[in-house]
Amino acid sequence: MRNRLVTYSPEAAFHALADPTRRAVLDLLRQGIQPAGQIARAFPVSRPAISKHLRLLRRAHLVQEKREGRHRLYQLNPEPLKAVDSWLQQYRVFWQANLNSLKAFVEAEHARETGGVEGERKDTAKRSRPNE
Amino acid sequence: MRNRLVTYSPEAAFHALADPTRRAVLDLLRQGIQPAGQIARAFPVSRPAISKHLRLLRRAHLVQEKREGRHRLYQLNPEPLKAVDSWLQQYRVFWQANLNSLKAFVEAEHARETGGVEGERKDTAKRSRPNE
DNA sequence: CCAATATGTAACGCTATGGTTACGCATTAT
DNA sequence: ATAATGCGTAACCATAGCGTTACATATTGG
Repeated sequence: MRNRLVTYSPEAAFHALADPTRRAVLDLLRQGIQPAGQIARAFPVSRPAISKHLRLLRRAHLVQEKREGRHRLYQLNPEPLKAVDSWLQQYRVFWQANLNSLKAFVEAEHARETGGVEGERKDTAKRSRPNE
Repeated sequence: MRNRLVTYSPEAAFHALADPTRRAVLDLLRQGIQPAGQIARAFPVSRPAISKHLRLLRRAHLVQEKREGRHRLYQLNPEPLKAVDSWLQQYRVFWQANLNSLKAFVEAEHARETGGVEGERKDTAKRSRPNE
């Protein structure tokens, strides 16, 4: 049952990607298959810590383990990321709309302010509180 | 510095998206701007719980709050998702390559297992342990 | 067979999370 | 004014996470 075309739910993937170290591990694996120890050495945390991240990534099917001698080689498996991608898909239309409407807005703003500086206000305007 | 074309780091977004309720809130907001209470009523958890999720989403800039009378209207802001999208971008090539190289890899694997060459046994191989 | 190497797991400890209830504060309705 | 409505925050709780230090297990080298 190798390449079964399973469709992963985004749940596990989103959860796995929440940790920056895990994302970095995946980024590292984009360079190619690597043994656990080598992966661990690339990070400032202990090996067991990486081992646990790898376990989680394994369970999320984001990496695949292959044993070779006393080594455990880890390979990236991008499949689950497709689920993330398709979740995101529903939002692309929004930031595209944004590029338009926002662009229009910005241009209008600019026109309005031509002489002015723009620096500030307008929108966010209100509060002194940053975001919150 | 209003609509500064800031580029959000994926950090906050990935963190915010890790929770299924928060993703659902965003999904809900795709339908349009809504007051906090109405959002809360769409979920099985208490209103304060949603209030906290909204605060987090706000800080991640994934939603924008607008006060109107005694209501707090929430609007989706897809911008930070672009950071997620571009992180993902680096992986797209993999799941495309996958259709090819992975297939090759899998086939090679299969061949290796059937013909069973190579001295090592791998055997033990594939484990009885499901994924783990 | 024994030491060294490569890893995963168990047991802890501390902080972060997500949920709950109680409460405080505007805004709107009577 | 007073009550009702809409929300956010504080204070708590229980659990999930992530890191650390032993420790157990499998593989390779002498």
